[in-house]
Amino acid sequence: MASTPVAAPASKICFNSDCKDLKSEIPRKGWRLRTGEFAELCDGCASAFEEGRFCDTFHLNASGWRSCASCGKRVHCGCIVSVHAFALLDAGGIECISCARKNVVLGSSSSWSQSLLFHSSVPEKYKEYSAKGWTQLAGSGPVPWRQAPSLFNSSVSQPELHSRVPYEVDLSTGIDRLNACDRSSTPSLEKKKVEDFSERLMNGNLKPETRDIQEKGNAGINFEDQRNSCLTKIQQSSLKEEASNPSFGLAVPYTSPDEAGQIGISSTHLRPNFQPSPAKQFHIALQNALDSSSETQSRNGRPRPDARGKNNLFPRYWPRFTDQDLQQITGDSNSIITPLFEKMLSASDAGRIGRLVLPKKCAEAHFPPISQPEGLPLKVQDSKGKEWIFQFRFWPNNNSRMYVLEGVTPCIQNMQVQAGDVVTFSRLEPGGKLVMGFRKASTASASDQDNEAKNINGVSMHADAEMADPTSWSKVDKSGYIAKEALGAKVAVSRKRKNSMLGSKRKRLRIDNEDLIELKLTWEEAQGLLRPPPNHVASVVLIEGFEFEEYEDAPILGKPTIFATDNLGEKIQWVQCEDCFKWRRLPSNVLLPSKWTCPSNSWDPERSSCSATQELTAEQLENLLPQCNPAASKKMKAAKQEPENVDALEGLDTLANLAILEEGESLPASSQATTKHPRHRPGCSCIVCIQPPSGKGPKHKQTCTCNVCETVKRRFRTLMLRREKKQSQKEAETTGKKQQTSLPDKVVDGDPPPCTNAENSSRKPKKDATEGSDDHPNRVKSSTSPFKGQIDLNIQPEREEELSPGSDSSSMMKLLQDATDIYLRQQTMLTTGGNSNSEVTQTQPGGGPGEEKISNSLNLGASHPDVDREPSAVFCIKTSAPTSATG
DNA sequence: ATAACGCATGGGC
DNA sequence: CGCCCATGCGTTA
Repeated sequence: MASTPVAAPASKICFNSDCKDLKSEIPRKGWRLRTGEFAELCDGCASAFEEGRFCDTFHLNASGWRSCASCGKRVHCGCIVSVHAFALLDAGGIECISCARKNVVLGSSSSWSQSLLFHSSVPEKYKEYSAKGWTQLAGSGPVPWRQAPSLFNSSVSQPELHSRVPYEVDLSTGIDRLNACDRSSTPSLEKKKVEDFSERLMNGNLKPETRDIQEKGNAGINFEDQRNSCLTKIQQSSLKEEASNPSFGLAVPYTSPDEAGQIGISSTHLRPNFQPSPAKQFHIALQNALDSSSETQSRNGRPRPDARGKNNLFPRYWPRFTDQDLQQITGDSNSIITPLFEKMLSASDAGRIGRLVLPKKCAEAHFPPISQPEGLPLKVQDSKGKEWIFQFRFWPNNNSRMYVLEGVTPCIQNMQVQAGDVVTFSRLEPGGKLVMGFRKASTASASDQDNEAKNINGVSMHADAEMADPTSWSKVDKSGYIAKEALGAKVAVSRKRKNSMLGSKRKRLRIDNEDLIELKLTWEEAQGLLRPPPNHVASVVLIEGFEFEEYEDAPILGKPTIFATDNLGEKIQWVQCEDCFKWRRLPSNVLLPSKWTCPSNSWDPERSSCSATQELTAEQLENLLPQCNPAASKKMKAAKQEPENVDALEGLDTLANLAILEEGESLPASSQATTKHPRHRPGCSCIVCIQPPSGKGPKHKQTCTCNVCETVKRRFRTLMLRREKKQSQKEAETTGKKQQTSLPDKVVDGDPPPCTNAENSSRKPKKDATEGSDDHPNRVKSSTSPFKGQIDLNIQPEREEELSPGSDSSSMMKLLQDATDIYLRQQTMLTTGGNSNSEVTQTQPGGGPGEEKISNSLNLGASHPDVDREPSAVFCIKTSAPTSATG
């Protein structure tokens, strides 16, 4: 305060034109003017300002009062004093800063376009200045501000200074900020204060002006969020304090001349005379940095219809510097750092190519403008102070540009960062140096990221790593696939994605734990949807006295229903109408299409219309439906109250479970007390349904010749033959590398014990004996993992091959297959650790190959030594799966 | 053959 | 539907 008041308040009279009192000897500081100075006020006005009553006191009759779009509070939007108290909404109108923050926090990138706020175009005259840091500057800068003049010129009694051209002020502001750094450290402007102030402002009573706020934008996007990323030490230290400090208008902390250009201006755009607290400023700076990118392209601050979204940088690029990061960059100097953006290194970025793809907006916003693809050499300093020169250039891409930093390899290596790690870019003031820092994935905020990074590394490069944390992977894979499959989504796509993820693309593909859970649920849902194919009569085979149902087609996705027993002990099922959501009772043996509505209720004419009442009471329904998740229950309709119901559901899940089991751990052990085939219905006692989960029951030896084993073997053989036949045809065409030969042999070689194989050893020991033998139908199925070759009860070998991707059944199969593949992959990795991985790996690649191999292995015959590794792996997995899941 | 360079492709948002 | 961008791929050195 005491310092030098520059601008306006030269006189001895209170800066508040509505006041005229004399300032005290030591004038008190009020809001920051666009000149960077602070209004010097008399005690009374200063108090009013500090207490947030200023506008209420002096601007009550001024125009510019509006209501917060969210809470309705009155906020004065017409003067420099209150500039920070509100945020302009993209859609028009304003929101008090509190609501704005909340919204931002909650909805992140939603409707707030920070752009306007931070539009930081620098006036020509200042370009030089702002560009200072760059070798060449071209005006990448910010966009001129325009708009809102009406808003801000309003009747505020401020001297002309206030209404003056924003940038001038800004500029000075920027400078001022720099100088004010130290001051800022003082608690003067505290965020809290500011907030309070705003709050008060909002409580204003005046009517809003009709004037339209032309600009749209928002003011504070996640201040909170960015808090951590402060730049300067000072700032950092002050930030916290600020939180508790009340002074409202002190100096702005950081901002260098450059920044001034951007930050200062930008922030002022919307709020010309705004005097943010240090903290706030900081945030703004960040935002600015982020947004400016967009600004760059918009040449002016005009409200752009498309401002939303496009202009905002993706959150992933928001700088989230931690104190450590800052420290790392600034060292112990007193430099001020302005975080610009950050980016998680992709495999490409960290690869040998030495090209770091820059987010377009970030590049355009923070790097010097380039008009030629060749770009410019850019000097960047790393956190250790070492300077690197990268070529900042772009490639025309479609109608856009793709910006890259070339020659980053040495730097990347020097920093020892790799894909998954985050590199940060910031500007160091004074000097405007571009500083590149980094944050290892391991220290990255999100734990999942960590995992990912690790996984990535591990997966792509070190099998070991994967072994270290196989869980996450398998889960992801499984879930992902399954979910998609279940949903009938693009399996193929997911698969590709997945693969790439393994390699390096995980960034976009990340799935955190929560997602995993969801996916699992989806899996379960999918299971609940499995139905035998329509119009297919099961051929029943008796094996050891048990019925074995066979279908000529793969299961289909049907309408989930809830099986129950009515009062008379009759088995029934409840199905929910797609249209009216009412539950209708149907015979238990009815198979429904995936979409079912009341009019289709031929079993109960009285309730064959949506208008008919539901005979199930809410309470009954509640008992039937899963309790945990109403939504889910609605979706799934699978009920789990009664044991019977559970069984039924589980039965439906069998197929899916098998696949899951194969994959390993993920499946909640929940699903099985016994193994049931997809067509399982309450009361079904076929051999499949009475089977304990794989791995749990008695095992058949490979040499077992019981009916079950024989049958299974026979079927596999048939399947295999067909497969081979088909395959050979395909191969003839494609000439792929055949896995059969290589794999099987290898497997055999590597693992003396027939089925057992390496995999077993690595994961589930039990399996071994099994494969061939213990396999009960179920196991067989599961083992079939290849799904194509599956002997699934619901599928006939012959048909399997023909499954078309398009059909539900086929997709299911595919799903399973995918899952299997994934599993195998994982296994491979694991195995790799101790065995030869190549083989396994090969298997996976081609869907075709994989299948074949599988089939081979499947051969239940299984027990054949020639079985491929995968098959064995599959078996093992399956078998063990339960085990693993269980224990 | 290999690396570098640039453009093209395609999935995600 | 268009933009962004990670990566692939063809060409060139």
